Amino acid sequence: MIWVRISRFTSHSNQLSNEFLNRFELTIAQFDVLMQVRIHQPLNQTELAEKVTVTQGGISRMLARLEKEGYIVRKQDWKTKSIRLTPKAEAILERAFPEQSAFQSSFFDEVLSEEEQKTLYALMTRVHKHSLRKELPPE
Amino acid sequence: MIWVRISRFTSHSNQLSNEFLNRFELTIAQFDVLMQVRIHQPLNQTELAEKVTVTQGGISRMLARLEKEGYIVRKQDWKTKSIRLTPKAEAILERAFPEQSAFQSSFFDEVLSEEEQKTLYALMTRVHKHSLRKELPPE
DNA sequence: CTATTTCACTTGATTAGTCAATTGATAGGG
DNA sequence: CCCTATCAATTGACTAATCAAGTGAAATAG
Repeated sequence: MIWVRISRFTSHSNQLSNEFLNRFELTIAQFDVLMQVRIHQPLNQTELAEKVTVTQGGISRMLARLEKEGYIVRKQDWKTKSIRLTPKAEAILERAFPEQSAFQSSFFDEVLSEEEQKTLYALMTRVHKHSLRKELPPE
Repeated sequence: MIWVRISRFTSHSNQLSNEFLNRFELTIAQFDVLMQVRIHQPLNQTELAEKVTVTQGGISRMLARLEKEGYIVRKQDWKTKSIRLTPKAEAILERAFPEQSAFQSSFFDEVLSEEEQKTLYALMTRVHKHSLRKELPPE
């Protein structure tokens, strides 16, 4: 019951974020990846995949698209590929980041008090961390 | 910050649910659709699309797959198509539903008290309902 | 009674992801 | 010096979704 609520909310708010990011010609998945690169660059694909919770294969395809669009460059660096933003992506993120941040927070601060937001964050953190340790039940 | 937590949790728990439902040869998306059909059958595609928060096109493809696998039947019924479960799907859901329910709840009740779960549900409900009314900010 | 609108559904092109098999390069062991 | 294990990344086959254009049937207007 909680689970369904959370997942319907996530799917709906992803749709809204996609619509919103449209004005920067980005999708939410691309924005997410670019932000992680911005924070941690230079980094390799394996590290990035972990940060955005996607498989190696998934990140490989995503980066191929982002490279084709000129948002990132991949340089074979010893045995891994090191990823960096292009100036084009830096410029877009500089405008998009504060706006997308504000949009995301508005989902919560338009309807919950500061106190309630803290509670929600704390509860979700516990649930999330627990899920990372979780094993599948036996057959 | 809250938003990222929630969406990372959703993506991780979806992955676990997919792994879990593997034993019934279902994905989480298929399970979700089949459950909505089970609860509301017979219904048409537009109604179903709304219930699972997917577009018309999305539900059309999903049902095509489910029909090919023999889980549902679509009967042209006047101008709409009415959807029903096959006995095969009924049988699978009878086993899968309680197990998947328990698995989903375990994400929360292994780590939160009854009281905390109520709080989380109430907060998420408010946030979700608010998001449904939400408009995009002006450009 | 045809002509247009409307509604339900489908489909082509694209994004985003999974898994599993494969490629490519480096590091060591024999 | 070659052979193999290992690690990073890619790729083929697939599921799942979106948007926008297209189809087909029924409803309504002229």
